[in-house]
Amino acid sequence: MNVTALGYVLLGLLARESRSGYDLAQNLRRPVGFFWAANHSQIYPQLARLEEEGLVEHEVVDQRDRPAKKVYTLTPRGRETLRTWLVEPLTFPTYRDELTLKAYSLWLADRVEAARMLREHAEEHRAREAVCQTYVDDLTDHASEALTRVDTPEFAAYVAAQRGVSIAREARSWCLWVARLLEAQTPLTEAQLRSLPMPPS
Amino acid sequence: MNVTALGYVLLGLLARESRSGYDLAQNLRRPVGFFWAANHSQIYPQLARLEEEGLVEHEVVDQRDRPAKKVYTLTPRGRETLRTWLVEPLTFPTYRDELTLKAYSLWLADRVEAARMLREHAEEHRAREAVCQTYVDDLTDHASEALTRVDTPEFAAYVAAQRGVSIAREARSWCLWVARLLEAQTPLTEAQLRSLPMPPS
DNA sequence: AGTGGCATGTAAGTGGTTACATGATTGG
DNA sequence: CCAATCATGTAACCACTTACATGCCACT
Repeated sequence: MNVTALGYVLLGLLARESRSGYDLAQNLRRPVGFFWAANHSQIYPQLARLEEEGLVEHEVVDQRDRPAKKVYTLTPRGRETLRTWLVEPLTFPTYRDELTLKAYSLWLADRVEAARMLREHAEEHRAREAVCQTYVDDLTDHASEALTRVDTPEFAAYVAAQRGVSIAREARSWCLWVARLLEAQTPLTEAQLRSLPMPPS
Repeated sequence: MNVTALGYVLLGLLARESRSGYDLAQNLRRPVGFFWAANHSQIYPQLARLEEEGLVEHEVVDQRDRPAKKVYTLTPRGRETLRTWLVEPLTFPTYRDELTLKAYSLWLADRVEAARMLREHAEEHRAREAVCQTYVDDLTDHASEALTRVDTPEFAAYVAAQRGVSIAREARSWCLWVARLLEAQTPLTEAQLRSLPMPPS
C-alpha cells in the first residue's frame, strides 16, 4: 500500500468532504494548491489507484442540469492511512529553487537588469502573500470559534495558510535585500551585508 | 537551444571553474546542492547535451595516480547563455511542500505525536541552518574584500547561502509555532494564533 | 587478492506536464 | 447551432531517482 504525496493530498481533501475528481482538481488551485499542485490528468488515475487499495470509494451521482459525476468518499481504512502518515517523520526536502540558483551566478549578471528581475519577483511574492492573508482573514472572521481548537479542519487550514504567508514574506524579504545590494554603491559595508530581515533562530 | 535548470546549474559551476562531471557531482552536494540537487546519472548525459549545443567543451586530462577525467570548460557562448538567463523573469514556482501538506490534515492527527514530529523536523532545519551559516561565516572570514563587490563569485555564493539560512529559519519558526499550538491548552487565544514570528512584509 | 575512492556511463521506473480526446448539458 | 462549462479519461514527453555496470588506480 504505497500512497504517493498526491494520494495524501486527495485523502486529505476527501477527509473534509466527499467530492468528484473534477471538484478535487478545482479545489487543488486554492488553497491546497499553494503546497501541492496537480492537474486532472494526474488526479483521475490517482483516484483509481486509491480505490484499488480500498482507501476511497466512489458512487455515481446523476445531476439534472449537468453530466453525472463520480463522488469519491474516504473509507475508514483511508482515514487510518492518512492519520498514520501525518505523524510519520518527514524526509528533509530537496529544494529545487530556480531563484537561488540564479543568485549563485549573479556575479556575472548586469546589475541593473538583475535588480529589476528581483524586484519584479518580489512583487509576485507580495501578491501571493496577499492571497494567503485573505484566506487567513476569512478564517479568523468566519470561523474564530473553530480556530480555538486544534482538531478542526479550520485550524489546520489556518496554519497551512499562515505558512503560505510566511514563505512569501521570506522570499520577498530576500529578493529585496539582494536587489538593494545590487543597487548600492560599492564597496558594500558590513552593515549592508548583514541587513537581511529574518525570523529569530 | 533549450537549457534545463540542471543545465544552468552546471553552467554556473563551470563559469567559476572548469571541472569534470565527477567533480560537479561532488560540488552539487554543498553548497549549490541546497538549491538544486542532482546525481551523477543525470549530470553526465546533461554535460553531453550542453556540449552538443556548444555551451561547454571537454578535454581529457590524464592523471598519474588516478583514472583520466574529462574536464569541462564553459564556452563564450555558454557564458552568454547563462548571463541572458540570469535576468530573465522567473515563472512563479509551484511549491511541493510535504510539511504544509501534512499541516492541512493536522486536525485528524494525534496532538502529542504531531507536535513531536514537528519538533523533530524543526531540529533538522536547525542543523541545515547551521551548515549554511558556517558557509556564510567562512566567506565573511576569508573573503571579506570580495564580498564588498557584487561582481565576485564570493558575493553570489554569500547571498545564496544567506537564502539557505533564511529558508531554514522560516521553516523552523513555523514548525515550532504549530508545535506550541498543538501542545497548548484549548481554547487557544487570539494572541497564540498570531504569535508566528515572521520577516516584515 | 580485496577494498575503497575515482571516474564514467546506461537502464528501468516514477511523478508530473502538456496535449489529445470524448461526451453531456446549458444558455445565447 | 455554437460556445462554454462540467466531467472524465488517455498518450507522449521530460526530469529525476534508483539501480546496474564497468574500469582505473592505490593501499593494505
